[in-house]
Amino acid sequence: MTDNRKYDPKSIEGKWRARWDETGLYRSKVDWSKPKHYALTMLPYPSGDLHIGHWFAMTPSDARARFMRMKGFNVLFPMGFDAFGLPAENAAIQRNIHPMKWTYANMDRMRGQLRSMGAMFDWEREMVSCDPIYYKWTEWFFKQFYEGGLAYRGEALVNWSPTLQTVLANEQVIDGKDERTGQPVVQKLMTQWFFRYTRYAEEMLDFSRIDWPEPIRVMETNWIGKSEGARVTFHVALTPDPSPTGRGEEKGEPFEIYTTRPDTLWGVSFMVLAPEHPLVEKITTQKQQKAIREYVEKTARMTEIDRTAEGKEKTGVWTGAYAINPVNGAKVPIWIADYVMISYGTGAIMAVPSGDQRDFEFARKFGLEIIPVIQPEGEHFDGATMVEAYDGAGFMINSGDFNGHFSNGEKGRKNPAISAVLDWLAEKGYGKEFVNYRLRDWLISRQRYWGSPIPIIHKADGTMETVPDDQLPVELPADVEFLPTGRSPLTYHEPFLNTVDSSGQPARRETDTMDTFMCSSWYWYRYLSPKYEKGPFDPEEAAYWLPVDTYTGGAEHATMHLLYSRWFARAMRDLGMFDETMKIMEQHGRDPEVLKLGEPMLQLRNQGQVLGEERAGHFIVATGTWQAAKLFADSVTVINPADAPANSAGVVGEIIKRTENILTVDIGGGETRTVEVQPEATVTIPGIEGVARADQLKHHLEIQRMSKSKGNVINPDILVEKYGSDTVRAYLMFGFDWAKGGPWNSQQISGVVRWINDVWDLVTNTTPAAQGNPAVERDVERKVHQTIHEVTDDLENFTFNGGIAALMKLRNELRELLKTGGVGAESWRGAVRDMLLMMAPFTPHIAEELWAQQGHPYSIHQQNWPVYDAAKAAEDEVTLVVQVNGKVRERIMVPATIEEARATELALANEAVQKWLADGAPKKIIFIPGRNGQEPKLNLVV
RNA sequence: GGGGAAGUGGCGGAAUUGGCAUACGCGCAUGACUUAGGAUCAUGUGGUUUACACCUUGCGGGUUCGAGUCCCGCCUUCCCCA
Repeated sequence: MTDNRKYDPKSIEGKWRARWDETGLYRSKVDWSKPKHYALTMLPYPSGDLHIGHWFAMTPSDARARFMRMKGFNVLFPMGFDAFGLPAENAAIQRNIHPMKWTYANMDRMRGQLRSMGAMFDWEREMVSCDPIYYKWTEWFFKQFYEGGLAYRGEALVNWSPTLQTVLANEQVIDGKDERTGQPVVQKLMTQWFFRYTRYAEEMLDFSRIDWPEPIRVMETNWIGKSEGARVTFHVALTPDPSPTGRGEEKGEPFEIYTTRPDTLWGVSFMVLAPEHPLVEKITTQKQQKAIREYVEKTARMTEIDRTAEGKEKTGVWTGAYAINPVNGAKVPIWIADYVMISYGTGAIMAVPSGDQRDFEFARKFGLEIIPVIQPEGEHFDGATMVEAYDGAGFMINSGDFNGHFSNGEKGRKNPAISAVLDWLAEKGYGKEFVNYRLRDWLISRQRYWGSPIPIIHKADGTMETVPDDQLPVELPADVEFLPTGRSPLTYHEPFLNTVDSSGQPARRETDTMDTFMCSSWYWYRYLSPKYEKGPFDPEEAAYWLPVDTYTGGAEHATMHLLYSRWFARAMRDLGMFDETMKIMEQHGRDPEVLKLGEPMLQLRNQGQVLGEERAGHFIVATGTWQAAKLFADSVTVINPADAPANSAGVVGEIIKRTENILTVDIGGGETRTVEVQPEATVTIPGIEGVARADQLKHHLEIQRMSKSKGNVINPDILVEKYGSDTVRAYLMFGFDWAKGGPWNSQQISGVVRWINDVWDLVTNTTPAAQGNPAVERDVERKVHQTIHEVTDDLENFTFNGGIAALMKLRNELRELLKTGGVGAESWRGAVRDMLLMMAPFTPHIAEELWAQQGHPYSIHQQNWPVYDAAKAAEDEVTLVVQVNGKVRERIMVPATIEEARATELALANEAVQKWLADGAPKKIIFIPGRNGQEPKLNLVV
């Protein structure tokens, strides 16, 4: 007896989502009687449409959050929008839509798409970063940092994007190009707002108390780039040329250099200043002025990547001046060269060609002296004949009193030679130990409109003051006009610009806005109380929910968003923003230590990226007339590659690329041909009636990032329409290694479709036996508990594919057992119950529907996670794997409790085993008892 | 150039501490049902071999009773940094 009710996602998914909303199922409220779990997943930018990548990131995160909830945690899983940023402004300029209108329309659309995921987002906690009730607090944070000495306005060489008409943070520049548009970025000296990022550099190197992935920790550590060394003061020599290496010159202006190898100070044969170094202008001699000026100008046009590229030919110009080396009074020429950056260290280096390969190449090219100062045992270095720099371990030579000291090649105090020199430098007053970080201060101002205003007023006298708290937020004016000047409309919006200072005098507002990373550095605090008016967050909520327990998102945010967030949490801590929260925590008996840590997220997990699907291009036979190397085709026919003609006057092969009517065809053997399809050409494609068009020819699609221009975008809305939300969720979790991602495959989703249909049938269209068989029912129970074990582990460890695989396996097993006919109603109902509970995190709609059909009380998502019972999962009989010399030779069914003596006895008596033992007893016997669900093994060594 | 991650069937991918490699799924093959099949069901499916058996986790070594997993040396791909 079966009925024909069929699984129809459309009829159940919307219904249950509405019910969940009505009943406030996902409202999360502070409840000190329950343990909390703050699950956070990265929020989207409202670009217009939800991408499959959002589904890939968010739905497994949702499954994990749901699992934690069923495990008994009070779970907060919020969602919002990172809504400030350039795309909105570009849309405004290109399409004449106000950024606010564009952004809000997109958010409306995306909320619907987000809801279709069936995630347990608590929408009442939604935050939108471009909403004044949010950015009021972004501005407030800026003020706090400014007043707390963590923000300053300063002149610096910054990355200017001519394309975007704004400056960018270092983190937003990749290979000298803007990371969003890939357009070149130039260096420009400008007055900008900075946060003291390096303040917490040292603290941010410590990951010992958080569970973050190793690659992220490595990336952040490299990005912070701690190096230990010394700052040493050199002086410009007052006496000019010509005495080349004279001693005891009169000392002129001092300048500092930074070096990680103070033990090589005696090997300095020239100095190099960054072309932008302020000293350059002062010390350049008359004769060298022209060459220096030209070089400085040329360098200004280069990107940092060009300047420091490894294989690049070394360039530089002598300033005509000399410096005096404090350690030995040596007089060495001062050069400028583009490989020295003004922004790193002091913008000046000492060059030790015998110990640094770049200095070495530079010295060789310009005929500068090379003085070996570190020499390994048994070697004899001669500056004139050395072929490359030596930076390994060795003994100091040519170094005055330090000759004979051993330098072990390490950096910092771990090197005895460096340690000795550091002490000596300090004692003599020549220099001091110094820790340098590659990390530079965080540039937060942007010359754009669509961002949070910086609450600063420029007074008539040139000084600045902050906007009083009661006047926050400084709101973005709505009536702006986007002129194609490239300038932010704030700079010519008079009502915005003109204001008064605290003494009532006319003043002007700051027109720069904040980097959107500023908005996204604190958003999870706002989720706690998105409408709270007395502060950025309500301490009562914060005391319960903070910090974030699990954060999920892409690894590409390592050196930007994630590092900014860690800085922000520390700044907030040190400015006392958590003081009240910590007090409340204590009142509830919770240790506030976890906030003193300064870490915003205790656990981080990264998902990979879903890439475009690989697709073969059409295989064609094209004929026409050849002109030069190009075929002008008047006939193109798509054929099966197997039917390819052996000889053809035209072109035969797979279409690799198609631009309009120009085809690039792979004719095999690594060769390609260009075919231009004539407008009147006959194009034949099987499956397309009559004459097809050239633009219907499909080209080969490689595995690469999805993008509209490549035509390999997978639209989740279409998938949901076709398969239902549960299937899309389950496929994304099943078909990939979540941490890795990979290319989309449109065929493999059918396995998930079958699984869900089978589950539907198992629950709605099957009838258990009237009379149960205890042995079969014991099997059912065993399989269920084995599955509980696996699914629990997999959800715990974010290995979603394994969890679904285990559930699919359970489907296979239950189907099999049902067929044997020994499963009674009670047993069946229990098995189905547990299976549905385990499916609930992955496929929340069908689980809820079938739960209700089974007559269980609403809602499945409020039930407890099934408890694994090892005794119930245990097998009675297991396979004893018998190996001879490590090779599996026989499998014997034995009781699960088998011990070594009995196992050996059975194995030795076994005919197949005996054959492999030849004659004679085994030399050695290794028995591995069955454990953790594994079979016992016996290895006989002969 | 430096750092990191990875390499397992035709494909996506499994494999707690070293313990039956290839779970689960796709695809494919054969059969059944069917007017039909891109539905469903059944069976099979790493390679070589008639078979016994042998080989197999990028390549080459090593440790071990036993290695996808640990160690050493290479190769390739991806990511980050220069």
